[in-house]
Amino acid sequence: MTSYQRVTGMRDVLFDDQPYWRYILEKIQQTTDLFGYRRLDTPVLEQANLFIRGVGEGTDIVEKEMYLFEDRDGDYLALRPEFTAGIMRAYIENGLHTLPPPLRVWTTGPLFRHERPQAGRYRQHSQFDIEVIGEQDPAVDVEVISLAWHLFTALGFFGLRLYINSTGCPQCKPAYIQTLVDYFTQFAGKLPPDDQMRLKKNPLRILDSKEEATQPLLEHAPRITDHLCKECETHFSKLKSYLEAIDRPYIVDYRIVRGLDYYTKTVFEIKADGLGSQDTICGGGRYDGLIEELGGQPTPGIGFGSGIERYVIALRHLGVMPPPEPLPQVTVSYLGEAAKLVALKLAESLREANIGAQFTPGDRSFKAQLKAANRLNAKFAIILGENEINAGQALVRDMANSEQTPVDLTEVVSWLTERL
RNA sequence: GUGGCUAUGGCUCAAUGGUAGAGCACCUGGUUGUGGCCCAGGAGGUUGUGGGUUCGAGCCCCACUAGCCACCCCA
Repeated sequence: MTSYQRVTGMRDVLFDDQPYWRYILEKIQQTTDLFGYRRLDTPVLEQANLFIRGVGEGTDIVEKEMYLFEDRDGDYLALRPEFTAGIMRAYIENGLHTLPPPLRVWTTGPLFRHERPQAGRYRQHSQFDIEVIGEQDPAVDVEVISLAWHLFTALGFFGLRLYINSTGCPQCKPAYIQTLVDYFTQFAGKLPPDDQMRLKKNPLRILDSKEEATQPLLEHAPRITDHLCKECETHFSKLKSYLEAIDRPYIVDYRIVRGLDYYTKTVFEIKADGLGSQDTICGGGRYDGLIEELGGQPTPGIGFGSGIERYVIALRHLGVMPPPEPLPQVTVSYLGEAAKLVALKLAESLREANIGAQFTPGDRSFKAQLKAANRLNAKFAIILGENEINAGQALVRDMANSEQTPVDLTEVVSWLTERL
């Protein structure tokens, strides 16, 4: 065995996966262009306090999942576990509030969370992320969901489900949590240990519980949608009517409780098949208090993160094939040192003419070199031996029908251009 | 952080406690300079690591590490 191996939860993206990544990135670009979102990239490293403050001290991400370290200057840094806090930092730091609102941005790149890996979950993963900053109209909530849906449709997804909920706001959420605690406290004896913990630590999580004993209790548990304040109630009902206006089917799921502290009002998830138990490919919501929390002016915002590794898994499951990678259609083979020099030069000329060409190195037999052409699935193999060099020609072999045509060296580029 | 399963050539996997194998991939030959199919040959392993039991361990036991799956939680 090799002495070095991947760090736990990290993956190599090998050739079979790359066509998916290329395809996905291309569709992301097209979709964000279509909706008028602009790319904004932030560093992988931020001050750890940004996330502690932004994501929330009690969250799992901050409490037990962040990659933290002190750098050589003694600064306390974190590998970003999510995008939103960094983008809000960039928004504030670069004075982006001076741009005409709402600001629509997207980004992509690696995120890091020290979790236990499993299907569809890695310690380094990539997300496609969208943020709309500076607008509280539920119409942008719908726009963001629509953008996600558009992308998934363009990628060839089917069978996706959209779940929405409202998580309230600082006006109504605390009272609801109290109602919930009161409700479950009367059944505290019936709750499994995990849910007793949740009741104390994070009561909203009970809604999400998969414990069997808890399920019957959940049916009559108070729902946040019955306890929203006027403003949140209006926002949620408009969200639903706007979704209906664009014919986007949704499921109201009062159990959606997102794990980050900053969410207010709208939260949503999109789920796909084929992913095992980690089946959410897109999750997000509104964070109207976050920018102020991070030191900016009170500014509403909404966004989502969407796991690209999960796209690849789910697309495979659905049988969606990405376009194959474009490979060189020509190989250049030679026999003998004199021919090698000519071959090197010819391969160079072909590429200069924008014809994909691969030199077959190693002074191997023509047999081996043509084998390489075959493996590459090349359309043409150019053969340069002593005879060809003496005649100032190249032998161009059509790999499909094995026909070989002598072509003057000076004509090879134009000959191929006509036929590719 | 918890639990279950797993770990043998590059990959996928065999091997009643008794000489580590196959398929695929790779290289060479079968053609003085010609791919795919076929045939022949070759290279590639201290069986994840460290201990233990045994005359003898890939196989049994323990620990560690890693992977997979699930919980927690999330994308």
